[in-house]
Amino acid sequence: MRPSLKDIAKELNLSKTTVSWVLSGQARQKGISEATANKVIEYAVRLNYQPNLLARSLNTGETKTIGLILPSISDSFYSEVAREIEAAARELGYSLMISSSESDINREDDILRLFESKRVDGIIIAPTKRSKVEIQRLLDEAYPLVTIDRYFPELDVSYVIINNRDSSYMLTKHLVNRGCRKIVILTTNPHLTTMDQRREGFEDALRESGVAIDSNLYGEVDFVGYEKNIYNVLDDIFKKVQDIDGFFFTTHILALEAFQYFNEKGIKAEFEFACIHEAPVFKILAPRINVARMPIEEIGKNAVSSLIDQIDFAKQNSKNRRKKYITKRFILSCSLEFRS
Amino acid sequence: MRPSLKDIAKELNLSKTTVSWVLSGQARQKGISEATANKVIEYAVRLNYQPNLLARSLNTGETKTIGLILPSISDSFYSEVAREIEAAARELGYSLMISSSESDINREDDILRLFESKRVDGIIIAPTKRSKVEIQRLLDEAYPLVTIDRYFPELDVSYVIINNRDSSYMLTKHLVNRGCRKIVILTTNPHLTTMDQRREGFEDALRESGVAIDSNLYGEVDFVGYEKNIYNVLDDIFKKVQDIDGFFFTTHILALEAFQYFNEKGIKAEFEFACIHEAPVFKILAPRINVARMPIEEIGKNAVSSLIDQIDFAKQNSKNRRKKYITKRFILSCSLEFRS
DNA sequence: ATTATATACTTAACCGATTAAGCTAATTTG
DNA sequence: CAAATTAGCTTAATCGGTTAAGTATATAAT
Repeated sequence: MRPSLKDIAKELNLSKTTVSWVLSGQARQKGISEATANKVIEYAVRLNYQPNLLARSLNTGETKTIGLILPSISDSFYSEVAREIEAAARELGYSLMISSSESDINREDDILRLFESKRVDGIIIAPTKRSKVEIQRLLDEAYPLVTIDRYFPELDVSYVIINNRDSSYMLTKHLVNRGCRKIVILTTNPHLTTMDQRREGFEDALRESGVAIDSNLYGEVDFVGYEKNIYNVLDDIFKKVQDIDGFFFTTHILALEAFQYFNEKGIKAEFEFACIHEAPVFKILAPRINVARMPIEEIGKNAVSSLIDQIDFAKQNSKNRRKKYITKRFILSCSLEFRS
Repeated sequence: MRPSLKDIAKELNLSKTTVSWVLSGQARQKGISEATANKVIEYAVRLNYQPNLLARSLNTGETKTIGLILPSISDSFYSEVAREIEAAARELGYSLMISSSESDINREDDILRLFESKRVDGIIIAPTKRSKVEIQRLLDEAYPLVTIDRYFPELDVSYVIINNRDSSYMLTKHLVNRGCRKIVILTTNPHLTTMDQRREGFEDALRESGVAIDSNLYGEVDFVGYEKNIYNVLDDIFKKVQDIDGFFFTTHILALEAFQYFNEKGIKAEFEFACIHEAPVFKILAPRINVARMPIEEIGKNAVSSLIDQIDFAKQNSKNRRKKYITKRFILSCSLEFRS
């Protein structure tokens, strides 16, 4: 059997308390003699003692674990975010439980409950549409929570998002300055406000530049099964509108799919491109595409530090139920790269 | 405060045992009256009671959690594997703790110890080079463990890998049949046996076809910082060898980087391509590339079921230290797609 | 010599579940 | 009618740590 504190204590004729103090580095502070401390450490090493963190957590009320819920782990954007979150969390002594909601509200709710039951110290979530049921409950319980990439305007939750409107606005302005008058804009299914904001920035820029907003140039692609859907959407747009001169992709996936479409249909026209977020292959596929580069590392770091801020607050005020945490909202800037 | 079993028991003038039995669905079996059971359930729902899984795990000895260690979460191959593993694990009632070793042996060892301390029920790992220290310890402790993508030929561990040699062999044969005589082969830093096997299959095919093996055509790219390294490697090869007619990429990243290199250097020659694993953009960048498609879903499913098989075995034989688990080795076939 | 202060520990409760064993009152059996 | 069974619970130990409060011995201060 795996050795426990008790085993060490028994063998050395000491109390569990003494052993616990030594192994948690409080020997000096608690006035344990160096001789005893050494004996304990030596024996623990010899046994390869590893504390049962479940037991510790049960007692201390903290698991040093963060729950992360993403719509899809394999999506390149989210997997990069996951990577940054994991790195930032580890830096601060936290592990990651990760789960993918597949944009399914019920699944998301299940995961939230499960994570809560597992007593993760806090949850970072890129939420799915408009569930809010469990989210609201967690908020009521003052459970540490941060949303990323998307947020709920009507809920008092901390979040980390990017400046969707402004980035879109500036990319679009650039396209217009480059002479575009008929810019196709593609979005995925509206993800809360994210896609709305991006479209808003796009339209603001057009309006301000006196370019007509043509709803025929707007295409909404189903996020699930987008691989096929985008073909119909683009077919449709090309049928309805002539002399298209630019494309605004509200996310990298749409750009990649569109490039594939162009390739397959043999469309060689020289469009101006702009895209929110970037994929490495853009360099080859469309070297002159203008992008708003997502500050992925910052998203991860801010999400983690914001969450841990809440966790620490909750720890401090575990008795004091009166005080309410002041939520933090991070709206990070994308770095724009104009290449055309 | 969050309600516990005790709170429910106290309120309803019952014992914790009764409440526990009811809430774990054993009411009937343990002979609890329906009236009592209903009272308990009703009150539990009203309080939104959520069992503390830490406490349960401490008692039962199982956390229903699997630890997953990958060299990099953001790499598209590993993130897809992670996705499949998560899905398969959830299907069977397990959650995922995930951590990225960044191909750093010490980090890997740290994570292994941490996961063990957190008492995950088992670990799936794509191991880094040749650490084995902690791995060996886990094996000695009969800790459920499965390696994926890579394996240790000299250790008795269950693993899930692909048929690296055969896939390479057949891809290479195809290139030779298409007339290639000077095929460049690129590998990343040797990852245990994986890259060796792929190179072996490549060379076997050449030998068998009477094509000379020219070490000048072999390039090894540093996995860390490969973005720059590959340029030097390719420059070198192109300098040393004329009339190259084919490329064998031992992993998709190398192909993507090479395409970028060609693009930047303006190399337009019509090479034959083959690659282990595939990226979606291949369709555009090199529609005629021949690939061995990784059975990612199968890798995930087999890794999880193989691990849970071990977990169940360990549960059964927790007293019976004599019996040893018979390790399972999965060598999955890639589906080959010849497009040239 | 007496009290105060350190030193170096130990005792026992607790975190929140699970579970083997035991108990009581009602009902059935012989 | 006594004995055995059953229904419907309860008691208390346990998992493996943490931690407040207590104790015994040695040393220092008054």
